[in-house]
Amino acid sequence: MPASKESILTHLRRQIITLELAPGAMLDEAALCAEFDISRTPMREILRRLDGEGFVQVRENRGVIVAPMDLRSMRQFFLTAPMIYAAISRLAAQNAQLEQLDRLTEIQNAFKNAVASASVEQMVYYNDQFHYQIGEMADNPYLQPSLQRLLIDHARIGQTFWRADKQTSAHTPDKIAEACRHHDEMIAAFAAGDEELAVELALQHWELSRADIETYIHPDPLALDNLMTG
Amino acid sequence: MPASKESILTHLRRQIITLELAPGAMLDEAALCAEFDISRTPMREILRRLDGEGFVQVRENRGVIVAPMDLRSMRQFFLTAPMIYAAISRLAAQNAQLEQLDRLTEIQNAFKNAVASASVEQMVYYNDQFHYQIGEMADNPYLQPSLQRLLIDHARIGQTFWRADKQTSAHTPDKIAEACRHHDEMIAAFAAGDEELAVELALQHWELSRADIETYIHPDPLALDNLMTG
DNA sequence: AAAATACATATTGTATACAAAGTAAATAAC
DNA sequence: GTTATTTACTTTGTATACAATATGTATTTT
Repeated sequence: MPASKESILTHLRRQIITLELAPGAMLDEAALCAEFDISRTPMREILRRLDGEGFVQVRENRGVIVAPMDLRSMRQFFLTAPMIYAAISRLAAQNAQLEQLDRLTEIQNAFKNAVASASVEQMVYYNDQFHYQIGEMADNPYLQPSLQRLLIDHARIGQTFWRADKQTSAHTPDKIAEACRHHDEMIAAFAAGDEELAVELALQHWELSRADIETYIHPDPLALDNLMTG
Repeated sequence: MPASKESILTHLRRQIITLELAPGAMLDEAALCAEFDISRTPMREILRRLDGEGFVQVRENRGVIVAPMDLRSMRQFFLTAPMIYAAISRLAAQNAQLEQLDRLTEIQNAFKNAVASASVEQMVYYNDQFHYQIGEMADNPYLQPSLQRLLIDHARIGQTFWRADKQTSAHTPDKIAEACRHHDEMIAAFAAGDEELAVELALQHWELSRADIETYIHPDPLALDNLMTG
């Protein structure tokens, strides 16, 4: 039985977000067709759709690759993310529908389960879903595509945040708890329609993530003098 | 001889931007294939690409329509445009390459020709191209998709700005001249790398357009009392 | 006469065969 | 031995036939 197009899209998006498919990796059309038991035509449509969403790049006559992550765009990422996150958060507070808030709570529960079971992949996935849903609530067709692209790279760049890695983040559990608390407070702010609080929380949440990424990219320098004198 | 995919994309984008294809209009796949002398497979890829860019909507099993313009998203348009335009303008001033500035000047010349020959369609098209090129200069993969969507609707909503229509805009020629001057000043600001000026100009330019659209949507009320007493 | 169902038709989605372009390997030239 | 050029092969793009889904019309039922 062939997989549905929607399920294939979801599957590939998840694989890219969680780095199961590495940035820049080549996607073999034929292999994917075999894997999901569909023919080339619909698979090509799926890949082009993923291109439109920013997950992959389709290069004329030269195959499809997972969207690469170059350092040049990294700078733009840090410039852009807080602006868009704040704007989306404000709009979500303005426009949130009860039904959408229920869905957000659902996702947050799934996220908490992921934290409880220490599954990094699930944390990455449900955190992404959480912020994607906030985008849905903001209901702004002009900002949504930018948010989506930011979330793709945020999930990939921020991967280390969720990993309890001795070298880089001994204090990770604390941070995850704090991020989780932010989520809860955000839900409350949206429900209350408190725009200013929603923006404030979005920026705090961003700062938590930003600081972690920065430590990873630019760690404390080694104690060279010890090496020299030792 | 079949048309190239790229030329078909450009053609359809232009038709949608200039309202030659009305918002919500159904696109007949077979008719388009015949018109451009290509088969359904590549035409479907073109339509899905246009969907990804926000020009059309592909509805599962129910055909393709030109992206509709509903009043609900109009509000979001007015909220979002100044923020994105300002941000893009700042980044363009930061990152503009000489080659890109030359291209921008070229487009501006084409725009001036359109103004001189009073061709509304060409004004709409080259004005759109002008702002699209600023997006290229900003070189921010996260903001570009939002800018593109804003530009699509801005071109369509702002159509009246370029039309010298007695009823709504007796002073249109002045405004067009002012918009044109803004463009020139923007080019200078980008070339000089003057971020603050670039932002300032972007906001002025937006305000000019915004005020015009508003007058059109919400014109001066009729002098009812005259009618009553006359 | 109005509503509902069933059928016919048109349109959209998928599979597959063929064409074109790119890639890599082997041979030829320098 | 290195670089060019040719050739085989792999991958991507396009055309077309077929399947599935939706739409509109006619017929039946109430």
